[in-house]
Amino acid sequence: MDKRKEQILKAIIKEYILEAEPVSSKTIMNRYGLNVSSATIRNEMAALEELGYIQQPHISSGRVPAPSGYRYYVDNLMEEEELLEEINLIDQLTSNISNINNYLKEVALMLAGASNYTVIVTEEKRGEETIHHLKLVGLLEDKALLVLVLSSNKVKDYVIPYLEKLSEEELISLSEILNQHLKDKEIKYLTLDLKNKIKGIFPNSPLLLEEIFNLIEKSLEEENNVEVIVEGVKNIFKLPEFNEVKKIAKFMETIENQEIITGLLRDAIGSEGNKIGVKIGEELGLEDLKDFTLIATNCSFCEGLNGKIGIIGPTRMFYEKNISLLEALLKKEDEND
Amino acid sequence: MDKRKEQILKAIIKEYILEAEPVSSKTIMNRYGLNVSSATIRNEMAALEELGYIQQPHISSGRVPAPSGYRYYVDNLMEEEELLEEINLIDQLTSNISNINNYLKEVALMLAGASNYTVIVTEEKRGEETIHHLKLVGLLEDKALLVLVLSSNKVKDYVIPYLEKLSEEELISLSEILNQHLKDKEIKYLTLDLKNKIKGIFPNSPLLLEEIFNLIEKSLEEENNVEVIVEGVKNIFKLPEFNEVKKIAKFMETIENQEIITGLLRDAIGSEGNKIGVKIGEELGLEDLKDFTLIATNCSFCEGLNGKIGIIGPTRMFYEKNISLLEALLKKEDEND
DNA sequence: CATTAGCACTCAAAATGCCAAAGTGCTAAA
DNA sequence: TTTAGCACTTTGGCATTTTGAGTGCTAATG
Repeated sequence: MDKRKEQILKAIIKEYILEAEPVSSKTIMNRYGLNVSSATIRNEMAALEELGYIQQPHISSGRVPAPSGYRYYVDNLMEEEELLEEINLIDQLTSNISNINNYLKEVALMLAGASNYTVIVTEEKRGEETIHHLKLVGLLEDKALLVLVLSSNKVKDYVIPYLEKLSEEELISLSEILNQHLKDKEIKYLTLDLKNKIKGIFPNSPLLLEEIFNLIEKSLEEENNVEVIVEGVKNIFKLPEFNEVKKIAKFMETIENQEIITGLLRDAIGSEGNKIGVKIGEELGLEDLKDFTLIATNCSFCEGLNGKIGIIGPTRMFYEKNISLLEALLKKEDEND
Repeated sequence: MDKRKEQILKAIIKEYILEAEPVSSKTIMNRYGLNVSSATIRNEMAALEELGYIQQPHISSGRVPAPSGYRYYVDNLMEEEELLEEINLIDQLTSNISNINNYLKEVALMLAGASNYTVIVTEEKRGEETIHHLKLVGLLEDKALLVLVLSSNKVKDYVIPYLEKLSEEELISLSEILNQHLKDKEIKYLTLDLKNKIKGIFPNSPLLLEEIFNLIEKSLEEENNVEVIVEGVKNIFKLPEFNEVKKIAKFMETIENQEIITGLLRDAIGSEGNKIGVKIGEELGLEDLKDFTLIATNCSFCEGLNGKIGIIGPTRMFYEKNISLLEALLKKEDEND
């Protein structure tokens, strides 16, 4: 790979990313100031094809980047991109985290808008979640609200009917008793013994307590599952390569499968920790995604809230911009630590 | 419109809803036991076309229902449909409302699954929301959680930094003071005077109080906006009439516009209150939705939570089934009152 | 010896023509 | 009033032709 070959490969990839059409030798001569004739470029293109970096859809057509061409581009040819506007957006978002439950979703929405591709996020399974605080609030004559603050700072709430009527004072004392016994305990310690003990302390409300135990177990179990967020699916509709409903349906089918998403993000980020992973086409290991690229990284802004976040688009993707986007996010994260 | 014309119109519409292809006189003769020849059916079809109920895509093709044909069908020819499975689903869902924040979303998901079309829901602007209960919870050394229970039963929560350090006891007493002064007050009563009064009572935490006031105002303002939920968009991909990416993109564009959604639901339900509205094609008043039908109704299961809910699909829609679905929902609602 | 002009060649996509199948309308007979 | 039968129309599929973009190769050039 001499200098000129690299220039031509870079030109082909840049042009193809922009236009989504096979690139001809003439186009490169006209638009990328190489100061050689189209014939020379053709010779170089033949060599690049020999090396496996580009392909011809058919014998008399222009060239298209091959998977290994994109890989070479990302590893060796790509330049950093400055993103002023987008960094502004990230700053705004991260300096103003008020509702933790929605935070990752907001980040996903912002990135989907900024990238114009699809953004996938998983929220980490965070081992054994516990109840950090519990409170019963009387709502109306026949209903109360159970508020659970979990160890991850998330808040969950459930409306429960008064299975047995309680006064406001009784509610408060019940809250206190529950807090005493359940605070910071992992779910496995919510044993039948403990339940019975609490029922013994508060013998007038066995049904209500049963319901509360159920909801606590439900909520902790829920939280020990990975949550998946997908935003900006419709962005890919505008791309010329998705000109068939079938392709769109297939993509949406894939992207809705939570196990696939978590697997993709895990593999793309790998064990490298705080770096940005780029998986191109077949590197993703899924036939249905062979024409997609995933750019992904870990993400952990506030304590107790860790996730993986990725931008997925066609292999013909604006690599510089999207890598820079995630880099900006990572940088912000470092600052906040 | 004599009896036989009605039979034939009904047959054409039923057949077209099933097959999405122009219906020929021969098909009707074979599949709908009318005991007349195809020639006779052809004569009747010519008459129905004269009346504007059906159309020919081209001169030698079968017939397709015209908008007024669907209208006549819905008003005069349609039969009720029994839905055993689906009613089961509705029962399950409505008898087990635990998380109010997500309730309407769950209903939407269920209906999207049952109908195989797209479901749109708006949550009603509910006039002046108030704080029903407020609580500050210490989380970690430098952060607290503000939990707001609103008059609509919704729970909102925000993480706030300790702008001034507070002990656990101070937090509790601050919660109490705020509750005393803010409980059941509309946002307009959260005046500068009141704010200063509270700051006077708790002079050590002016910054923290300012932040709390901001969040209360933000959350009440948010709640006075209409929330829009859309589920099951991808269902329409499978329909043969959406065989072009353009059509899908246009539909998604329309369906993402919250103002359009609220307008559609408002107009479809009209002022009739507890009835089911059906708007067919051009009746929706939007060029982009001229090939869609919206079936909609009001929805108010639990106190403080009102919404409008609609099923949107192609004009070639299973009218009976979807109307029955919403009727089942309404019936359940009556029982719960 | 690298570069390039020029030309023959290839292939995809668009345009054209043709034919069968599906379906209608109309006429004349039952 | 109904219907059998037939002429007529249109669509959609298929094969064929045309066009144009783009290449590879050869021979000439500095």
